[in-house]
Amino acid sequence: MPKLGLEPIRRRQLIEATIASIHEDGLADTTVSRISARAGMSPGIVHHYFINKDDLLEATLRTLGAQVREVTRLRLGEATDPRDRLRAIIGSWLAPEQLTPAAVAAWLSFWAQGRKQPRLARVQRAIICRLDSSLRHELKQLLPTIDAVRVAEGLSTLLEGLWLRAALSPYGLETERAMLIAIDYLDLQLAKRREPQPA
Amino acid sequence: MPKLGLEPIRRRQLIEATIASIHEDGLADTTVSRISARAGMSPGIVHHYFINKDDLLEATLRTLGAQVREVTRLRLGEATDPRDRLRAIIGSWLAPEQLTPAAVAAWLSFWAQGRKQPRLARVQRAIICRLDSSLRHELKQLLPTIDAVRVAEGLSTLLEGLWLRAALSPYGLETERAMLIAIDYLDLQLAKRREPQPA
Amino acid sequence: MPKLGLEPIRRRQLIEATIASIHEDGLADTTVSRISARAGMSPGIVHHYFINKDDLLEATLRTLGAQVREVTRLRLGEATDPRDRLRAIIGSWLAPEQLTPAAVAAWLSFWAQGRKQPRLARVQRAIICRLDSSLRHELKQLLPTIDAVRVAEGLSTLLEGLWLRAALSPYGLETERAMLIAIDYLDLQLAKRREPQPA
Amino acid sequence: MPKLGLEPIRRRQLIEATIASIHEDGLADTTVSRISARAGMSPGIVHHYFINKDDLLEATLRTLGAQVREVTRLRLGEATDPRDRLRAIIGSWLAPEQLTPAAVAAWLSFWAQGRKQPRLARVQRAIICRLDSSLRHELKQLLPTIDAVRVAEGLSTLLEGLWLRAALSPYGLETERAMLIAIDYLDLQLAKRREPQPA
DNA sequence: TATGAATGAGGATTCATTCAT
DNA sequence: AATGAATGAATCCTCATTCAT
Repeated sequence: MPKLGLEPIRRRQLIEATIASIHEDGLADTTVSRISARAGMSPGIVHHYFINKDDLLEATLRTLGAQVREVTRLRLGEATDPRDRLRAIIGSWLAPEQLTPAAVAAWLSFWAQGRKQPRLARVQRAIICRLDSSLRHELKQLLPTIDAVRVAEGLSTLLEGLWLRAALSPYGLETERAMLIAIDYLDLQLAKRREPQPA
Repeated sequence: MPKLGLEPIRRRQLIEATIASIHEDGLADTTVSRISARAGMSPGIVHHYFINKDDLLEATLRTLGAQVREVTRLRLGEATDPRDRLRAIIGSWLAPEQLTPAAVAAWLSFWAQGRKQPRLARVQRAIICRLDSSLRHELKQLLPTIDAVRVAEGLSTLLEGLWLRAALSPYGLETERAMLIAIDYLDLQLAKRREPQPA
Repeated sequence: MPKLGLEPIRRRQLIEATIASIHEDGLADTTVSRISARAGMSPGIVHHYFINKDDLLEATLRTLGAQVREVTRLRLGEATDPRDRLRAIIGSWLAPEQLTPAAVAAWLSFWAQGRKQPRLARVQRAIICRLDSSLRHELKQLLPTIDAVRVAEGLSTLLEGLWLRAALSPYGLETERAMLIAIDYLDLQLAKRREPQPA
Repeated sequence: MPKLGLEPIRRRQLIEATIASIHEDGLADTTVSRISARAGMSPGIVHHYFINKDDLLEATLRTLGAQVREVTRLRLGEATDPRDRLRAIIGSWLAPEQLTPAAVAAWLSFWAQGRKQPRLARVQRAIICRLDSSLRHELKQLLPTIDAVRVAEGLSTLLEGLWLRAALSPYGLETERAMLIAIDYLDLQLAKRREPQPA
């Protein structure tokens, strides 16, 4: 009799082992054997729960995306003012809660790999599009559309740059400093509109 | 006697083949065989000019770094005003001349890989430090030190974010749009200081 | 669940294939592929049961040593008189039972290789020391210590010389002739003591 | 204009480099490149003076054989009495003058390799036959033929055993101790005949 | 004569995947 | 559901040999 409800647990464990392995061993040394060993399973079992290694990697990236989405959803729930909502979005992307060094390392690895793996690339694009569009949606309530689009793009680019830095730094993301830079950018862009520069 | 002076040419060819392979095949599929085939050589010759594959990859990253440095040097030569010099630095990092899609793809791959390869990591840190410190140097002539440091950090983060976007986009870096975002950030930061916001 | 208890069998098969390959192909042409082919397995499986090729070679040498030890132990069990025990030791080292031409070829190859492979060298030294010390132990009961040491050294050297000859000869060790030479040496040395030469 | 008489010098240098490399690197790591580097030449030149690597190895073994032969010839020139001539032969094979640790290591490597290389094997057999036959020739003047043959075989086997030990010992051949063992064997065998054991 | 660049086959080793149990 | 033995292709690297210079 198969144990009921085991599948999601096993999948979750393997995905977490994958993230840990990418962080500690590097993507190149993240083999099926290592992942399964880390998850306390046998190498063969991976192909019970995932079609193949690529499928596991894709599921891992999707999981990372879902985590960010969930954090964002929670934080947005508490904010009504567009400004607060923007801060909430930024805060979600820079929060240390779930965006651990391991997760950041995995993100970066996938980004680098993604160009050549269409399925990974699609997931990435979806995640970034979602960020852009939620920033744009809030900004449009504060700025003319043309500016909103530009500022949204700048802001999300800045967020990605901060992640890149975080991945390279041995200490992970220094949330406070990162927030300072991102919020400063946002405030400046909003202030420019409200307080137009003198002729 | 064999042909003289061939070594730098062969090394250059192999490095270019490496960049091309990372761009088109992805770093994971960039094998010694593929690199040599792309360079029109036999697999064995690679180890005549480089100690091993890692040595070739490191040389490739160094070459990318040297190219950015050279472009920056040339552009800075034409600028005297700190503002112009800052634009020159930004322009160098976003210029399409040598920073081809292939080069950007290679950068990103190295960044992702670098965490686990100390030698690559060292080269990366040196390149980023150089960018930060040249931005800081110019900004200090326009802003108080404390702001200069912060703006330099924000600006270089933004530049890296733009590169990341470029690597993900299938069309490479759209220089004009990227310049707009970066210069806008710089101008805003400088304007804030000169035109302090009313109380 | 995969077959249990297969590991010692597979290891044994691979070790025997190694000995056969050293004998028939020579150590230089004893590749992992040839060994595995000879054992009827795939090349990859070797690294499932041994860390690497050197580990397999070391295990092979250890196995050869263990075989000689076992033969010696059996033969010594039947002898009580020191003279008989010495003959038993000599007989074990020259017996055709397990010391096949293949085994002798392997021994010699390891001796030649050993100088540069510390782990192999250690195993070799242990085997030779054991021979020397068991000869010495028996001889001390028949001769003054100083002579026992010298005769033990001479005898074990003679045994090794006989092995060397065996390895070079295309027909392997001619046990009878070898025994004649070795026993003659032993008898002479013992007789000398008992029947001192006249002044 | 080719330098005259250079060929034998170059050949000699390469052979000596080969012996040194077998001693210090081991036969397995004795590559054409290493040999030529050791001889201060380029890798390609080896094939000017030797057909291929095997040819160089064979020439090396022949040279080692010729050296022993030459030492023996010189020592035999000073001896007339059969006993002295036997001591001279033994002394030649155990002399430290030309039989350096490097030479001994090379001998052993060739012995191990030889089984599978017919040309090497032929040279080896010739060298050993020569030793056997010169020992036999002298012994026949002191012993009945049947004993002379046996003692010659025992003596040459003992000499080879001593070489084997020398090759394994990190300090090379301890000539004095080796001479003691070999001469003792010879004296005993001769004494037995002259002083027949009492009934 | 002599160089060392170049080749390409062959080495050990790793790994995703399959499959009998 | 789960194991881990087994496969075989692919990887990096080494090396004897050739050859243009």
